[in-house]
Amino acid sequence: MMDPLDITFYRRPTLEVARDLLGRSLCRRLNEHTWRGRIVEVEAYDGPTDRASHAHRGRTRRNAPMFEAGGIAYVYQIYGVHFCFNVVTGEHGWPSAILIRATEPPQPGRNASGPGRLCGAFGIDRALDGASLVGGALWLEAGSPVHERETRRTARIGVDSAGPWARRRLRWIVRDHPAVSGPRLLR
DNA sequence: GGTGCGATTGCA
DNA sequence: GCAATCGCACCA
Repeated sequence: MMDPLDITFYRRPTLEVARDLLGRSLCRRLNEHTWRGRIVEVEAYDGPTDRASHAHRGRTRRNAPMFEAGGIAYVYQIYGVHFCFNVVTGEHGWPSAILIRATEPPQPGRNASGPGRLCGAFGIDRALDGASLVGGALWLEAGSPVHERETRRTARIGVDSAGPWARRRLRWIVRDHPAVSGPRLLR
């Protein structure tokens, strides 16, 4: 069995970590069972000036984990219905995180395409907000590398109101992978 | 204490 | 095309 990625993986510049997340295994231990899914789609939210980021208006109760040092989870609820899972990156005081939008199915028939479905498939909810990604029930493993030419960068999904920040290419996907979510144009 | 809305999804 | 559904950010 592979070792979890250690804390130094997360405490690097956010965009560097984002690209490096493609192909890694998201791992979740639940009831004596470990589920694994290979990450194929991520989005970076880096720093206080990013108008699409929850941290844009400063620190609040909800986004507090984004301000911590890298290596913990930031989980929030959206539309009162779904959860979204982020990997916190960088140094303490610099608000940044990477939204994990899709993995390959953690088991046959289990859909993890899209941030809400992914959390459903892996049993991720509010209880994991702020949880360590090293030594707990949720972690990453090395997985299988993705070659640069098999990746693609696009604009982020669902952030149209963020002005110029909406157009920045801060979404990384595995090119032509069936598990990638979002509009066809952005695949 | 009241109000408006969202880094989404599933169904009409 | 739109409702679901609620925590929370923001204003009073």
